[in-house]
Amino acid sequence: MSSQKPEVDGRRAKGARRRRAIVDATLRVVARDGIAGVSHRNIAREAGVPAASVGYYFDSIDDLLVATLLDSVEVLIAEIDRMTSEVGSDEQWPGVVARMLARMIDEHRERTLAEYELYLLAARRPALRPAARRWIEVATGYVNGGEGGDPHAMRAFFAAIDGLVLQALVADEPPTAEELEASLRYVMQPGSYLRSLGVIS
Amino acid sequence: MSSQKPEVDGRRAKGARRRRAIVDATLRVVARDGIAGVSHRNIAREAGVPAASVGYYFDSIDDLLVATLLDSVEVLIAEIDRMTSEVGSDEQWPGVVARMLARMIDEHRERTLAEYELYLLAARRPALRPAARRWIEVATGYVNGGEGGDPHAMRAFFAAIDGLVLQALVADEPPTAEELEASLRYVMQPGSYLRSLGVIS
Amino acid sequence: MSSQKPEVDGRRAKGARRRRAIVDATLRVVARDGIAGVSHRNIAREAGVPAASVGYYFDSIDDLLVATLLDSVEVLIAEIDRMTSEVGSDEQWPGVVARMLARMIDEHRERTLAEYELYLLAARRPALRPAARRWIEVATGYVNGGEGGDPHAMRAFFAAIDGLVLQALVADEPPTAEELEASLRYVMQPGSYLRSLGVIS
Amino acid sequence: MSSQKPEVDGRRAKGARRRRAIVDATLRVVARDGIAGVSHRNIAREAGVPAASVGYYFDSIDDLLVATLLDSVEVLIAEIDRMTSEVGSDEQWPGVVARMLARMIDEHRERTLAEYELYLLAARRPALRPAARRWIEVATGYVNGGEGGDPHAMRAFFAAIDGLVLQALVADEPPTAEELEASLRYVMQPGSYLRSLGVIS
DNA sequence: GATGAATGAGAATTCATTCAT
DNA sequence: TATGAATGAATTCTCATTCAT
Repeated sequence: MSSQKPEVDGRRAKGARRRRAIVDATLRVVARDGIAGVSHRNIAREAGVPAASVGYYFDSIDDLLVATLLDSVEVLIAEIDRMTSEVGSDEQWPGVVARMLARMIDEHRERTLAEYELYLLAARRPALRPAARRWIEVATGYVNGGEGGDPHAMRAFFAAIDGLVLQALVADEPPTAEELEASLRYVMQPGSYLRSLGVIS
Repeated sequence: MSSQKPEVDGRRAKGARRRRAIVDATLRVVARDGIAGVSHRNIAREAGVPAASVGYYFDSIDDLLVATLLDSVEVLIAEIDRMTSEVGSDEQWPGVVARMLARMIDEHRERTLAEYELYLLAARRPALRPAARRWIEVATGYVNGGEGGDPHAMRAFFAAIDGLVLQALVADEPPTAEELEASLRYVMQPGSYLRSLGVIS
Repeated sequence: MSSQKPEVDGRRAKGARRRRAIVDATLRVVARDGIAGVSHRNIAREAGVPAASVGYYFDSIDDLLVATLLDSVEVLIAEIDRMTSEVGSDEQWPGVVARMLARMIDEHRERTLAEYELYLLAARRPALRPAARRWIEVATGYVNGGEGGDPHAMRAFFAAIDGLVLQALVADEPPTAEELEASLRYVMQPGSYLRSLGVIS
Repeated sequence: MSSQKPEVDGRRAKGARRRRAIVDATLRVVARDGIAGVSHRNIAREAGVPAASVGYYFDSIDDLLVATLLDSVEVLIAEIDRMTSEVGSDEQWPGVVARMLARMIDEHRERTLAEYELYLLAARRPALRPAARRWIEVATGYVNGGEGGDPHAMRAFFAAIDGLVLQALVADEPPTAEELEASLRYVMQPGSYLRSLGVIS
C-alpha cells in the first residue's frame, strides 16, 4: 500500500513502536512493583520515553492495563506453544505441564505474578474482562481445539492449574516440579479425568 | 475479680474497639475500592475515626493489611463452620461446597474479591505470608483435621477450589451453584479422589 | 539571531526566573527561621509560588539547599569584590576586613548566620560539600590568586576569620569593628604572618 | 540529711537519673542525626524511656537543648583537663592542641559536630546563650586562669581553633594532626603571639 | 508524679492531568 | 502530533501536644 507522504508512515511506525515500548515497559513495571507501581512516570522511565507520552498514547491507566494484559496473553500463548511441541504421548502430560508451571513459578515468578495481578484486576474493571476471557479461551483451546469435552471438567482442570500457581506464588517455598506433577496427576488421571475432558478417548 | 483501676481496662477496651473498627473498615474499603483504595484517609472516613488514628494503631499500611487479612481468615473460618454443620453424608459434599462457593461469589462477591486481592498481595509482601499461610492451613485442617491424606491431593483439591472462585470472579457471568457442583464432582469423586484425600475410606 | 520558536525561550526564561526566585526565597527563609524552617510550604509562600513548584524545580530539599549554598557563595564573592576595591596599602587590610566582618555580623546578621548554618550542614550532607568547598576556594583565591603562600598559614588565617564570625554570631553583644580589628592584627601581623601567607613580601 | 519519706528521695533520685538519661540520649541523637533529629520520640527511644517523659521533664525542646549544650561543655572540660596534664613545656603546646583537635575531628567527629551545631544554634535561641558563653569562658580560662593577657589576642586564638575545627568537619578529607600543628604554629608563635596572650612571658 | 492514648498539623514526595506551544 | 512545564490533590509518615487516669 503506497502513501503520498512516506514520512507519515515513518511517523506512524514510530508511534506504533513507541506504543509498543510503553506496553512492554508496563508489563515489566507490574512484574517489578506490582500494579500499584503503574504510574505515568514509572512507565515512562522504564520505557525511555517522555512522561507525557504515556498519557498521550493511552487515555487512561486502565486503557494501558488492558493493552498490557492482552499483550501478556499473546506472550503466554507463544510460551505454551513452545512447550506443547515437546510432549509426545498423553502419559507425559502431567510431567510436561508440571515443568511448565515450575518454570513459570521459579524463573518467571515476577512475570507470572504480574499476569495474575492483571487477571484478578479484571474482576474489578470490566474493561479488562475481554482480555481475561481471551486468556481462558486460549488455554481451553489448547486442550482439544475448543471442541468436545465436558466444559465443567475443563473448568475444573484449569481451575486447579490456576489455583496451584496461585498458591505457589504465595508460598514461602514454592513447590518443585515433582510436587506439582504429583498434584496434577489427581486432576489428570487418564482413566477418568482426562477422558472426561475429552483429551483422551 | 475487681480492679482498682477499671479505667485502664476501659481505655484498653476502647483502644481495642477502635483498632477493630479500623480493621473492619479496611476490609470494607478493600471490598469496595480494591487494595489501591487503601489509604489513611479512606480507612479513617470509613471507620469514622480521625485520620491520624489509622497511623496510630498501625505502624504502616502493611501492618494494617496483615491484620485485615488475618481477620478475614477468622471470618471465613466462622462461615465454613456454619456450613459444615449442615452437611450429613459424604455424598452431599460437592453440593454443599458448591453452594458455599456460589454464595461467596454472588452475595459476598466484593468481600471475596477483597480476600483474594489480599491473598495475592502476600506474593509480594512477605509480611503477609503468615496470614496467607494461616488461610491455607485452616482450609486444609477442615478436611481431615490436618492428619492423613495425600498432601499433594489435598493441594490439588484446594487449588481447584481457589481456581474456580478466581475464574468466577473474573467471569462476566458467574457460574451457578449447579455448574460449580458439576465441576467440583470431578475433583471430589468418591471412588478415587476423596479416597486419596483421606476424606473417605 | 532570530528564532522560530521564541516561546520556548520565553518559557525557559520563566522557568529560570522561578527557579531563581525559589533559591532566593530559601536563603531568606534560612536567614529568618534557620534550616529547620526550610520546607516546601515555607519556601513556596516566601517565593510566592505554588507549593508543588518547589518540588518540581528541585528533586529534594537537599538539592535546594545545595543550590542555595552555591548561590550564597556567589553573593559573598560580589560583596568581597566590592570591598577589596576599597583598600589601598597592606596596612589597611586589618581595618578593611574588620569592617567587612562587622557589617556581616551587624547589618547582615541573619544572612551571615544562614550561610554558616548551610556551611556546617555540609559536614553532614556530602551533597553540600562541593558548594562548601567552593566557598573556601573562593576565599582563599582572594588572598594571592590561589598561588604561593604557605597553605597552613592560609588555613589558619581563614580559620581565624571564620571563628571570629562564629563567636560574634553567638555572643550576646557582638564585637565592634574596632575590636575585630584588634583581634585580626594578631593574625595579620605584617612582619611574620602576612609574609608567610605571601600577601606581602 | 535525713528524710521522713525515704521513698521520696528514691523517686527524686530516679527522676534525676531519668532526666540525666534524656540529656545523654539527646547528645547522642544530635551526634547521630543532627539537631533536625531531635524529637520527643527519637530521644525517648534512644534513652529507653516512655515518649511522654521527654515532654514531662523538659517543657520544651529548647529547654532540652540548653541542658544538653551545658552538659556537653562539662564533658569537654573533662577532656581538656586530661590533655593539659600531658603537656610539659610551652614548646609542646602546638603539638598537644593539634593532637587534641585531631582526635575531636577523627575519633569523636560526630560528637564534635553535635557540639558545633548546638553552639551555632545559640545564635538563634537566646536561651542557649549562657551555655555557649560558658563554653567560651571555660576555654579562655584554661589559658591563663582567666586573668591577664590581651583579650583580643585571646579571642583571635580561640577563633582560629574554632575555625580550624569547623573547616575540618566540612572538609572531604580532614587534616592530620601534623597539618593542624603547622597551622596552629602560626597563631601560637612563642615570640609574638603567645606572649601577647600572656601564656608565656 | 508520670504516662499511654489520641489527634490536628505538617513534613516530603508522587501523581494524573492540563496547558501552551 | 507530541511534549516540557506546571500544579492541585493525595499519599504515608512523623511530630508536639493535650488529656484522662
